[in-house]
Amino acid sequence: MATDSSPPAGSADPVASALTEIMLAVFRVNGRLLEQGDRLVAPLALTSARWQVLGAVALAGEPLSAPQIAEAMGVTRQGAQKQLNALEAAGMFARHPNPRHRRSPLYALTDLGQRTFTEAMALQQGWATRLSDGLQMQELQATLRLLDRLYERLGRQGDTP
Amino acid sequence: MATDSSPPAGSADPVASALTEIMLAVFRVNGRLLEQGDRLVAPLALTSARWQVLGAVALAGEPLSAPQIAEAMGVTRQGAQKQLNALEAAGMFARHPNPRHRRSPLYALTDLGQRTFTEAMALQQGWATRLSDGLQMQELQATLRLLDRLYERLGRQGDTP
DNA sequence: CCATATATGGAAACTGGTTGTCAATCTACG
DNA sequence: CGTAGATTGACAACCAGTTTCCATATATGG
Repeated sequence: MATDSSPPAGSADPVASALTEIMLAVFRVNGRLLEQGDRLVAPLALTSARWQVLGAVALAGEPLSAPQIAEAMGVTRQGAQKQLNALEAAGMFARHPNPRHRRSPLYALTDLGQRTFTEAMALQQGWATRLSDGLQMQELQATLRLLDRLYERLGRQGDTP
Repeated sequence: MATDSSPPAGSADPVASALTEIMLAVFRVNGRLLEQGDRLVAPLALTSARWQVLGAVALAGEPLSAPQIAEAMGVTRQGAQKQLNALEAAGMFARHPNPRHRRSPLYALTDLGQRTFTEAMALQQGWATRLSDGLQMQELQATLRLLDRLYERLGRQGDTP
């Protein structure tokens, strides 16, 4: 536990206080998801970050350039590039010539990369099934809706600097 | 947006798929919360991490040692120490002799540290109020409950290595 | 009283991400 | 054409956190 920090949270506005508690809950859950996600795919020589890169290209269904992968992942170009370089060294990606840009290769999954991603998906499926046991579809959907609304609001707020 | 990665998510078990989407939503929301939290307290020369250290000591109400602060924050001893060193250099913490351990000082908020934390709390209050406008108390509570349940499950699962 | 075990701080290396700079490439406009 | 601006990859510096290793302080037990 430990990640308490539970602030007074009850100064005045109870709705704001509830939201503050949700923020803290998101931090806690995020931490554990990353931790267990890493553990889940460690046997495949993957981390959560690299798994996500595989996913971006696998779901696109075609080779992508580094900037395209970065955009799909929601990280910076350089951040994605780091993982791409590592995954290429690990034999999960191969560079293909990019007809549209000489210096910017397209990254394609190798057989190993494709196989690894498929295995990771299977692991994830099992994990989510185990984890969701006994949860109500309705409450899951309600939570997802609220998180999405929150995400949208957080986006708009930050887009006006 | 961009952080799509929306996986097939519909292989078989719809509840597991919904949970998978919640996981992805948690990642997205977490990212934006950190981003905006940093922005929120930047005028106070704080980051989210340092704000959290101030909070740990402020809420304890008494000087704490580095390991105690680390435990309160849910991070490692060395991680907390890094921020403590930085905050001491910034004049927000002062070391006091620890009667119980010569090498392990107690860290106390200076006036500046106390003032800064109070201001950060005020900013956070306003932020949460703005962000929660129009949200229903009931849905916030339902979401908080689900996230807490999820956190608990994630904890138990990982505690058995 | 001493010996071993544990707690602690410090430093370094690592992960994953960011920003910034530079040079090379592309693109678009004049 | 040709040049100005936007993309892009490589590299370096940084933030936040982790693990690991070492040296010292403290605690416990013989």
